[in-house]
Amino acid sequence: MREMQTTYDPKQFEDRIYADWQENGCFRAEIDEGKVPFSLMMPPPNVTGQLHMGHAMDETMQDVITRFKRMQGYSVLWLPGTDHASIATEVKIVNQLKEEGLTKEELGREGFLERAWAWKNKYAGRICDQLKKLGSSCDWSRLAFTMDERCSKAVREAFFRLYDKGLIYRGSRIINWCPDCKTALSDAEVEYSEDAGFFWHFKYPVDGTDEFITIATTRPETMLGDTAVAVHPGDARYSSLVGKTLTLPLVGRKIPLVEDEYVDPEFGTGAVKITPAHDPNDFEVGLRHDLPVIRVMNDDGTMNELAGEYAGLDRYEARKRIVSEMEKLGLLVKVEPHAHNVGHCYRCHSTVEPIVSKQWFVKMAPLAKPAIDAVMKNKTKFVPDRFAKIYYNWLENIRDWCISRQLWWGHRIPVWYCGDCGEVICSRETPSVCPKCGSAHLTQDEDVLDTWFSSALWPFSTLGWPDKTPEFEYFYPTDVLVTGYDIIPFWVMRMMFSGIEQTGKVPFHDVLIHGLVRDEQGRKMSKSLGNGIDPLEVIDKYGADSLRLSLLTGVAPGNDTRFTEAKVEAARNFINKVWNAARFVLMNVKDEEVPPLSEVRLQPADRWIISRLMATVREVTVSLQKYDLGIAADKLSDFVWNDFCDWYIELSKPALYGDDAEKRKGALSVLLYVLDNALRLLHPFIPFVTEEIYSYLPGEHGRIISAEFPRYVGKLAYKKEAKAFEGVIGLIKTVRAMKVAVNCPPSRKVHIYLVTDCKRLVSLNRQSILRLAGASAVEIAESGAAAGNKAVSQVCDLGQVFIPLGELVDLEEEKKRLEKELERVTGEIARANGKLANQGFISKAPKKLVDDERAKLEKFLDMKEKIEAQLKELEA
RNA sequence: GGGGGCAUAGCUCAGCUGGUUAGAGCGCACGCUUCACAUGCGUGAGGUCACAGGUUCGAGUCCUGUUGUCCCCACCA
Repeated sequence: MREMQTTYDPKQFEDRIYADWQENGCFRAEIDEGKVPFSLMMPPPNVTGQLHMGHAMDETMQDVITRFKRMQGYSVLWLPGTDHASIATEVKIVNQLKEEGLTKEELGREGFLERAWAWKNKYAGRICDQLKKLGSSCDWSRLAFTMDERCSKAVREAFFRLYDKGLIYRGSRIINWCPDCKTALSDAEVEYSEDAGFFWHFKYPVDGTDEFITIATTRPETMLGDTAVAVHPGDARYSSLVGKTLTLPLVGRKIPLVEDEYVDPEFGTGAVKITPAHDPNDFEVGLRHDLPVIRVMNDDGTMNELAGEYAGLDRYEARKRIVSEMEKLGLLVKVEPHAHNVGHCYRCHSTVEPIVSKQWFVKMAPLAKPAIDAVMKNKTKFVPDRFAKIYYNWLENIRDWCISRQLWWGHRIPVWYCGDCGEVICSRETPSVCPKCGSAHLTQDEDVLDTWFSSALWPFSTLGWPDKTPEFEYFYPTDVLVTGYDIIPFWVMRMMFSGIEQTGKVPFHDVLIHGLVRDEQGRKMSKSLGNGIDPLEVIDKYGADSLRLSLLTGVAPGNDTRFTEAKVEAARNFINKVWNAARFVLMNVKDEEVPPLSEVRLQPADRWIISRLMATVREVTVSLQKYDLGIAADKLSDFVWNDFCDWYIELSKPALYGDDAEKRKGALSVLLYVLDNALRLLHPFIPFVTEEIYSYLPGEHGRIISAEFPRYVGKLAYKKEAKAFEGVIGLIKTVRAMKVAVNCPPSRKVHIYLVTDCKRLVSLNRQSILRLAGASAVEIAESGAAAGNKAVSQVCDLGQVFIPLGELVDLEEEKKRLEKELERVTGEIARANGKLANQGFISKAPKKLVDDERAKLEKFLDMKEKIEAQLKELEA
């Protein structure tokens, strides 16, 4: 038999074991009609960089679920993949080019895409390597990428269908424009932050009078595009001027003064400049009053030719000049500091400009409704369910989705324009001639789709949809989606309505939402703060198992968690404990033939640990089914460390080292049985070390990854026996505490006198009691008198313990201890009495609770009596 | 303005559908070279479960309000 190394060293085996799993197809999902399918899709990490701690947690949770279900006998598909991350990747590559002194225009579309694919290949590979380091047991044979052939086909199909139904349209509307990325953004891609700015008050002259109207703006440069000034209807201050014309300063354009409900008369001057081309609200006002839309800014944030003499200037430079020009003209009334929310590009953080622009949109109202209903009707459930509210909140207030992006890296919009007749052609296949006029002068739309358009199809595009592939039929809809609450609006929601619309089914039944991994001080981990911790470095230092466990313990679904090295250390210590417990068992087994559990005569302690094991099997299974991974890990660690290591292993030593061969075999059998089960329970959480230890277990067996998850066996529950045995544990704890209380050194063995009804239990466990309690003898006595007239005593569940007072015993300490105990017991009696005196409790509470309370009261009354007697004894 | 989270031991957090004496890890105190493990073992100290009401026989748990704190959305130009 091979021997385990004395120290737990994950570096010795983690990579080796992963390679072995992979080579032997342990992750492969088979279409097996004899099994129940279980599937989940990995949220595809962006190919922009590497995995961070948030990914590590997300992947670990998925892997735990995957391994658990696989061991339970499901045919599990965990499908891995990466996302092309259109805008984010393009930004990275543009930056890379910049460093080389290049622009994407110089490179051209094709050249740029070549670079992009090279980038993708490099980073997707790196991400996969990281996933492997973590132990992710996903099916690599089905690795997907949002821009691979399968997914691209699905994108075209989905676009075509939506277009065909009239749910995709092209129109000029106000969108969020990033002047640095030079693309449109969806509403969800804009981040708002409170920035310090100014409020400039300008006077616009009213034609035919000497009067002025004062407006206030935070973006003076947009005044060049003003096509009206609006006031609230019936605002007395301006009623005489309504219908009059104003002259827009600097430009000289004649613009009307209109009335519109949108204006808040309480705010500012009650008069608002209206710039339909550069503000979403103004755009709406413009529509109502049929105002011209004059766009004065270029795509790169400079002013355009309609800005007159300001053309070509950067937006901020133009702002400066306009303000100073207005001041020169005496039209600047005042400047106030003004903090306001400014939108920023979620990728490059530049200030976005609301700009009117011709873009493609998805009509959301008809899609949102069924997506809301599906969750209402529980076809898809959020865990925890409070996130359903956030989901509803989004969908109920949703606006049409801008899906076109002025980028190159992504799915090109499958629309062609005929150069001759102007026909717009949307098609699954690339058309060669115009279906209307037969012209071959077709040009494809230059834009690409929002990255999330393809991500939205992920649960089925990866399975070959729209084709009815066997895997689509077998694995779709998926069972669970695991992701963070921060991308509910970006992704979860869009998968929901896309899945329902395209396949007629919800894409997943459960959505397990987790929180963010924060740093030690509770701050978000971010590049700008430099407080991010690289999961790989942690793995390098502590091993993947420790990292995984640390990311799961003490974490509740949906809640943020803090990452601390101390947690990783705690996890490492636990794994080390497991390692050593296994080593202990195996070093005792050596090459001995150990009988199976069924052939062994079980001792009380054996039944107790098996009972505890069964309770743990049940708790862990239930918790995992409810996705309470943190609780499952907690229960397991409690069982392994406290019950198995601290108690059972110690309890087994007398049998192991004694000369009763049958007892020794029995103990070995139980140790192996419990170890084997514990390893299998632990495997989803700490896959590497459990696989490694498993390989040392005697007998013929395969890998633990393919082993069966332990099942609850009713006849091994031994509830009564286990409860009785708790008395022995209580006795040992009592004796230990008594010794400490009277300053008796642990090494000094004491003679115990025990008044008890459980004589058989005591005699069966005599050796364990002696060993664990540090006693020289356990003597069953009729009364405390046997211990002599001066003895310390304590009541426990098994009876009353007496230890004769030796010279080492501190009498005062003992009195103090007894008095404290008396106080506690008196308190308990008062509490129980109070409860039992309550008629309501007696009549309405379940009978069992009332009985329990009575029993408790009796026990405490008995204890009180004995403590008082003991105190009297010591006084004497 | 709308929505949501959190508030439990010195620290980080668990506590499911209300029911034993409210738990864990870390930290702290005291004591241990006990032949798997000092990444360890034993014993202990430490909590009016934010505050005020309410429902109930019974509330950390349910309801209402208050305070503090964090997040998301909307946005007054």
